[in-house]
Amino acid sequence: MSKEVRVRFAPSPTGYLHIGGARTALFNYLYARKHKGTFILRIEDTDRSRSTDEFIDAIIDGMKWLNLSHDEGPFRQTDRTDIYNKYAMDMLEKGKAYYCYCEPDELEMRRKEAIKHGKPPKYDGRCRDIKTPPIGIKPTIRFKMPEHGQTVVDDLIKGSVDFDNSVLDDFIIMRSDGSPTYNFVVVCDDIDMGITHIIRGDDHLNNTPKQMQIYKAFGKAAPAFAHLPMILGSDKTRLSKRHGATSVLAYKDMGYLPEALLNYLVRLGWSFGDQEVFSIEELTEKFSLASVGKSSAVFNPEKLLWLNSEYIKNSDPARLVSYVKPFLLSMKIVDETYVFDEGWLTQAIATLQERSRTLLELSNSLRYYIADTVEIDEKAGKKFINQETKPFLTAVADKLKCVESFCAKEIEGVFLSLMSEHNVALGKIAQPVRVAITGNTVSPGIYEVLDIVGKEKSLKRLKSAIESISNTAL
RNA sequence: GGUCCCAUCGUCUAGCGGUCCAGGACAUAGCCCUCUCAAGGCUAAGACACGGGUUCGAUUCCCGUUGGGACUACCA
Repeated sequence: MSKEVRVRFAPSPTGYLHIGGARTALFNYLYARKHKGTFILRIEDTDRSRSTDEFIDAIIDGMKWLNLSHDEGPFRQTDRTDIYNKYAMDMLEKGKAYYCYCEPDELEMRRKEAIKHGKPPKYDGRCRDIKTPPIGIKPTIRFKMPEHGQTVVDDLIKGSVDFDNSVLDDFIIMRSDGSPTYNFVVVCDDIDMGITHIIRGDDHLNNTPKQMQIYKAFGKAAPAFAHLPMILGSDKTRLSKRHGATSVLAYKDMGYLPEALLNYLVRLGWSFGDQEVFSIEELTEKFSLASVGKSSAVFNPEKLLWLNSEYIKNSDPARLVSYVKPFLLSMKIVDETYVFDEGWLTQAIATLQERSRTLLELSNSLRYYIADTVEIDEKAGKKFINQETKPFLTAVADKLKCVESFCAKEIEGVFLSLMSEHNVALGKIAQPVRVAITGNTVSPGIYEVLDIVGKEKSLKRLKSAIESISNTAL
């Protein structure tokens, strides 16, 4: 039996949790759950100038919303500096690293020079065997990279990838201020935390041989690697702010369900035959790295929207109630004093589910159920609230007034009898009523709408529509 | 520039040498259903980047070309 699976998601808090990061987190999460392993959250904040606590919170909030719960952490690298110091000293003692006294601007100059001459801008290793260190310079520590041979990454997704060690350079592992750099900490932490599988974006593939050399220098076996293809924007460049919302929480605000986003994300790169819709339980069972593709994927908001509508349509309306409430508040459809009638709201939502693609759309439609009065759209009013439709509106109002149990079934009876009395199609009567009740030409079935709006409000709205006709006629 | 990765409909993808004049999904168009809008049903259009091999046979294997992407920092 192989040892316990331990994976980690290691974002750097230099921004919000974005779409790409969320997918990486998801794949790690699924892999851990599938193998009954451990999912660790680690915050890579060694870049002190760009990392903020605000972003750390945003990342954690994002993961919470998506329900990607971690088993250990969150660990912060800035809390672990003594560990890295110890590891760095170990490197130095083993002769696998050395102090470098070259200064940043001087390095920068040499790099530019090298590029100008068409040479690889690689550190030349001039401090490797320095005898007399210059005085007054705080040194960095560089890793002594083997100059010959090959490093091969046996990637679970990309296959075997070879790198000549000669193209790898003596990169800095400790800055002159004593803080460690990414390619070093990542290895220290992964060793320290017993990580068995590194699942991350393939933008890290080129870093992998460097990291593998660090493992080797420590005398440790490297974990398994799985490099996920990137997610690109519609112009096939790396996904960024230019492509609209990239923060996962922005999708929350736009009325997406977390499981819809997750379902969308998992299908970017991973597939299971022709299946498109997966519950999270299904995913933890069916997910496998073997069926992750190699090529990058373009983020397609249209398909996400479709999936979201699928999830809304198939949700238990009672569950949607709690999702919808914050929207009703923020959209000012209700205020803080409003008392929710859960049963009624559930019924109202049930009529709107299959015609709402987002919770935002759904909440917006709820407006005409909840409000005291509606404002009639000008165009709709002109077309359906006029002298010609007035008799129907009046007749509907009169009949509805007499309905004792005001329910869809009874209301249907009213419309049916009116249809035969006036010998007209339902549309002739329903459309004007719809406009009078909802203010617009689009809504669920008219019987349900009247039922949910209720007798009192319905009659009031009909009356006000009829009156508006009389007024314009004058 | 160097190194590395990638390449099937507009997009996400199935395909792991014959089952493919390439299947599904989103989007698009048309029709049906219908009190409006949706939902649903049916149909249409739409792809193996190119060139060489290997093979009896390539979407599938190999090599180039082209195109895209990543990395190349005292960022992660």
